[in-house]
Amino acid sequence: MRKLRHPKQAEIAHVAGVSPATVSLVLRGGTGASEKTVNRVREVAEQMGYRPNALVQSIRSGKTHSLGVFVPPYDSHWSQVLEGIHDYATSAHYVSMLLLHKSARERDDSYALEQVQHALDRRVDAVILCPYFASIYSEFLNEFSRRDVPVVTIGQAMPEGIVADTVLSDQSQTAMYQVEHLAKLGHRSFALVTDSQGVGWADCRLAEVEARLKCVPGAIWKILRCAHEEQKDDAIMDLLISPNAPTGFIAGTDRDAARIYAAAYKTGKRIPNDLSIVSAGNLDYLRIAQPTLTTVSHRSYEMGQRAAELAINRASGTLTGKQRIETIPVRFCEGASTGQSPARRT
Amino acid sequence: MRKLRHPKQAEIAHVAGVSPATVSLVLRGGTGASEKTVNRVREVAEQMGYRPNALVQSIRSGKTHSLGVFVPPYDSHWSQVLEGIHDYATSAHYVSMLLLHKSARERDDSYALEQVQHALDRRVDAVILCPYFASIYSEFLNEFSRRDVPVVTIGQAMPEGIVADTVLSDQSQTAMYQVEHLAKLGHRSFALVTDSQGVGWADCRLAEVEARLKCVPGAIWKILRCAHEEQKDDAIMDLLISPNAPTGFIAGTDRDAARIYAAAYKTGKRIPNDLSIVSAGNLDYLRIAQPTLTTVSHRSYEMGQRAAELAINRASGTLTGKQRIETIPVRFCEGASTGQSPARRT
DNA sequence: TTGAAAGCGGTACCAA
DNA sequence: TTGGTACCGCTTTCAA
Repeated sequence: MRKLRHPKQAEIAHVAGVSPATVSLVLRGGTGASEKTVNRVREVAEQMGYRPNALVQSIRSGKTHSLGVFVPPYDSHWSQVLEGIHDYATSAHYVSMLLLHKSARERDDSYALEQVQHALDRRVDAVILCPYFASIYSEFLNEFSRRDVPVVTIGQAMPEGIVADTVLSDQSQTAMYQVEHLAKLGHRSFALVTDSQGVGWADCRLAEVEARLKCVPGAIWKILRCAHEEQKDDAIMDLLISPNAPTGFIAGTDRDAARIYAAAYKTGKRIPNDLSIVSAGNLDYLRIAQPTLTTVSHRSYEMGQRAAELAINRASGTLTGKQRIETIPVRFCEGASTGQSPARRT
Repeated sequence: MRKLRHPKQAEIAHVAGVSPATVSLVLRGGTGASEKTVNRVREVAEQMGYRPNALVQSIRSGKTHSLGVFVPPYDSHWSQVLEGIHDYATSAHYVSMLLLHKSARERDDSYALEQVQHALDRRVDAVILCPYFASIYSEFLNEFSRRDVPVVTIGQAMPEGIVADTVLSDQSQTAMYQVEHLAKLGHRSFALVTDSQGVGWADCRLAEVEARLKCVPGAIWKILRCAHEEQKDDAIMDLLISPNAPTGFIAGTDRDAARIYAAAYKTGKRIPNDLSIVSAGNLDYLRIAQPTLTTVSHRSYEMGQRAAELAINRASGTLTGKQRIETIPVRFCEGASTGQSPARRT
């Protein structure tokens, strides 16, 4: 009676003594069948453990109700983005989600292309891309637009040719929080630790931070941006032990903040007595850092949700017209890593 | 010429002036077509941007080459497991992967059932489950076995009825490293901070740790396991400030270690001068904790890889027979959170 | 070497 | 109220 891995409608029809067409009708909740037939079919289907075959539905409808998600497994920020995407997708009932993420490795074109083709071959209704993927592999993105597969990017507005909706964290607001907080505490000598050039959001934020700093009377600052991560640690150390070391550290990411913590620990500098750190991000690092980190938090989960919403609305045709760029506000989280400027205290 | 979202073989056949059957033959790399035809078809397919429809292939072959992965988005451990699964799956070329993960929320049966049905409806070839899902929702797992969908669990051996391959971290080895390291440093008074009862691996590890402690002459220990996470913080505090506080803290997870760090910071106790902490896990917390955490690391990535391998081998029939339980060795990572017992130093 | 036709698991329209 | 049948996009005999 239940030898079949996945019972099919034909089997149910056979057992219930009706035609396949009727089974299809009933199982789809269609109207027109006699109550008796409905009950009979439902019952048989139930006990045979029938489950609709989404593949077949998709092949006919042309909709797979799935999203191709290109997101790195890096850190808690992306985990939360992923969670937001997944939760929205699930709730929209409109999709389940297909995950194709790229490891945080070195660039690998053939691997990336393979991932893109996986998404294409499985006919995802839309794709969501992280900044890294969107910028490094932008050449592959034509494959999507060429087939009218909607593209949504997170944290990276796309250049010229490529049409994609985008969800961004508010960099301007982030810079505002960072600079104002430190300025209010009396800091005037700053260090900006950020990512290497060419990363969209990093460039954008740096510009915003500098713009804000220019409005702080007497402010001076140094920029620390290294191509290689290892160099960063040394650069931070050097800065910390230099005479007239900056007291206000503005980190591009919590990851950078962690570097500064480590350097401070090594050089015996105290946070926030000798230096203050304000960061930006949303890593669960926060939970263990001592003193707790003052940071400007992305709303990662919300960004994921919003991205999924855009993707699904594009896919379903609910949303049409020119590309959208949505900015998600950030949240200031005061910790204990920031304090009065030593200069002011004296 | 390329108005079609996803060109189909029939279109190619039309453009190339051959029959659909021939196109299918050529595109599948089949033999028997004239070189001229092959070139012609390939060329047309290429420039029309043809991509095979995996849905159709799957519906016919009965294989979707996809894995249903039920993993929480929690922390870096699971991120790495996910990465391992994904990388192996990709390399096996045999699958792409479908992600259905459960949020770290409260139990929600209807949500879980929905996820299970998603996996079923999309006909995943096998599923991989995290301990939480496997134990809390074990009732749904029949749905998989009933349909001969192979199940692989990570970190949680399944009870009686349910047949599933399992990948485990070596709890015995973990306990050994933890206890021996502290014992060697002279500690005799321990605190075991662990998860609430009923979690498979936690129970197992606790038992192993106690067994080891019994072999340490003069060792005494207290067990801290609270139903609610919040209570844990208080319990740790109480313990820390009590007279004759333990000096050797054994944390069940890095998360617990973080609690101990925080409590130590608050009470002014110094690590490792006043107390030593050895943990188990693999969270990237490690990177920022000061002093660096001594921990026993899971090989999360490898566990994910192995799980995917088991799942795929079961799905493809490469692996048959009774369930496997694989134990992955752990790695001892010495940090600066452990030092000589104060008792010994005096 | 190429093509016609049946079929995979369903859906949907139309006739019975 | 039901059942027949063509069709979704592609594969796979089996003939031509």
